Amino acid sequence: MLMQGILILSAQNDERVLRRSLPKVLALIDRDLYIKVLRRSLPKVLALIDRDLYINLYFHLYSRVLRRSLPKSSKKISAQGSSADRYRSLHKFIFPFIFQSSKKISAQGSSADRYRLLLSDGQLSYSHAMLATQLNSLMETGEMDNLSIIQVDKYLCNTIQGDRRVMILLDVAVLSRGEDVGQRIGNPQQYKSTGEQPSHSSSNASNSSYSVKPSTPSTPGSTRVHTIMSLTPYQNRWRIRARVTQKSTIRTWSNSRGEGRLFNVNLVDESGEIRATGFNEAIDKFYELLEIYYFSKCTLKTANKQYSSVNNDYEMTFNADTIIEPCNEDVSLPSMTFDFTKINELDKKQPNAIVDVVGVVKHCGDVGTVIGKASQKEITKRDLQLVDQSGMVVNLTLWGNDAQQFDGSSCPVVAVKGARLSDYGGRSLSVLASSQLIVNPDIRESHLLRGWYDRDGQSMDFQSFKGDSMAGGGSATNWKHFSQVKNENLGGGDKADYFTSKGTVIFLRKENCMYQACPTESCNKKVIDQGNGMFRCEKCNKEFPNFKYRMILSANLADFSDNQWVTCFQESAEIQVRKILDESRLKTVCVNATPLDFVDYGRRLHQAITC
DNA sequence: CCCCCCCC
Repeated sequence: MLMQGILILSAQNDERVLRRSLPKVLALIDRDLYIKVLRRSLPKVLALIDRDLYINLYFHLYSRVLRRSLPKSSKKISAQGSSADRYRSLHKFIFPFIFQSSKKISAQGSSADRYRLLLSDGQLSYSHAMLATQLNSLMETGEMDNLSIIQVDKYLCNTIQGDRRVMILLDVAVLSRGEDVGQRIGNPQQYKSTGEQPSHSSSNASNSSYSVKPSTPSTPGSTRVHTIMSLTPYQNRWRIRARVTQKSTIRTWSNSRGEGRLFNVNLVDESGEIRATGFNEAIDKFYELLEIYYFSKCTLKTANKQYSSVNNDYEMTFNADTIIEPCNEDVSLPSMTFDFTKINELDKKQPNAIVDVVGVVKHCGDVGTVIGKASQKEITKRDLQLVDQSGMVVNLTLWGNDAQQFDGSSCPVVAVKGARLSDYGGRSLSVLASSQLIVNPDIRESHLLRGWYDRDGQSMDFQSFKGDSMAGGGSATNWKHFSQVKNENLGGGDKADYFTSKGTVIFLRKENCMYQACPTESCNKKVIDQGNGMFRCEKCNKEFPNFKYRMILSANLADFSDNQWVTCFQESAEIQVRKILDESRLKTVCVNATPLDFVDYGRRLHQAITC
């Protein structure tokens, strides 16, 4: 229940407001931002709202323009309202309202709490006003309380359901706390906009960077509800009813084509999903609103799948004609849609693809930090090992808050919509800012995984992806005879080639089969004995008092076609052939040797002679 | 009109 209260500014208060707001206005001008030039009663403000174009309330004044057009602007202002003092009215960049009472609208799902406000100018009141969520703290700390006199520095307004106008206060200054005001001012009557059609053509300035959009009645693009999947760039009268399943933060960009701000949302209905973007003014206009449902008159264009996991060939952009209206009907819309790729099929996707994955967190790494190459900033990260019924494991990296807050102690199921696939280590995954990470989602795949893991999965061995051409779980690939290795010039390219051979060890060089290696884990570089008890590693650029012995074994292997010298290091993981500079001899490194599977090899030989 | 998302 909203309460009635409050007041109008006295002349005395006016002066106070003036002193306060001028530096702020000047600061805004410096930043080339829209500034408000209106001081209006509620009906006037509401009447001025041309459809949902709150922008009409702002003069886009740059400092140069301001200097040039002071008298002109002030004239325009006064033409709208009290024309007593033109010059003064321009300088009163204030927008005084009385905030009478509030109603907290509790958070639903992922959305934040919201405060609905009853505003009054002392004569009229208006209840369709909301506090932008980023200003919630004003209410929570009591800084802004009922009966407060507030100065609205920035707001937006949208027309909903015909001609009802909802104001969203984006920036307010509390001039007097309600506690000090103590009582309702005046006897405000509820403001009704019915029948009021403001005339703008005569009331708005048209100097330089500011232009007036003619008033048009608020009508949706179409009253019929279309489905998201039916939208194409080739139709223009449509209206969808959708749930906002994801809203990005507001980002800025700057490149050769310009700079600006933008945000993205994902919209979903029963037919499918689509991503939409709002730039610059559309942010002020829509960002706060986007928990609600009807969308029309957006621009549709072909989606760039490289940057989105949203399953739609098109994307939308919010433009000046776009209408977004609340949906008060009780409709059930899907809250999230996935198109999961099984872990063992990640190598069928292109590196850098955006994928949806779900798996059990078999291992949860500790939080660590890395220094970003580009930003040179410290970034928090955490690696998870994700497994599924395919018997494969993949690394999933979380960043920042996701990394810090993640609790993997119960081996939870994790679903990620829109993770980035990388070819690091064969295949790995990274959670992006645009990804949605859901722990133990209430979906079928999640329940199946839970059952499988608790019953079988937890005691299974999992295959991991292997780097480069060893994809396919590290099984033997690219079988070659030693003569083929030479004839096909394997290792002759810039990158290492990988092959598998069956051979017999015909010679092992026992000399120098051990070397002194850097003690740093996974370095293994040969150290230089400094002669003073210290050992220097050129790779780590560090001296150590110790080293570790490692094996380096030269072997000559032969098959029926030829023989091949290979170097075997301590760890056995893969086989590579690398060309050494301008030598024509190939350096062959063997780090994996397995007993021969005679059945498999016999089958292979049989196949070789039959085809 | 963005599309960066980090490290091995």
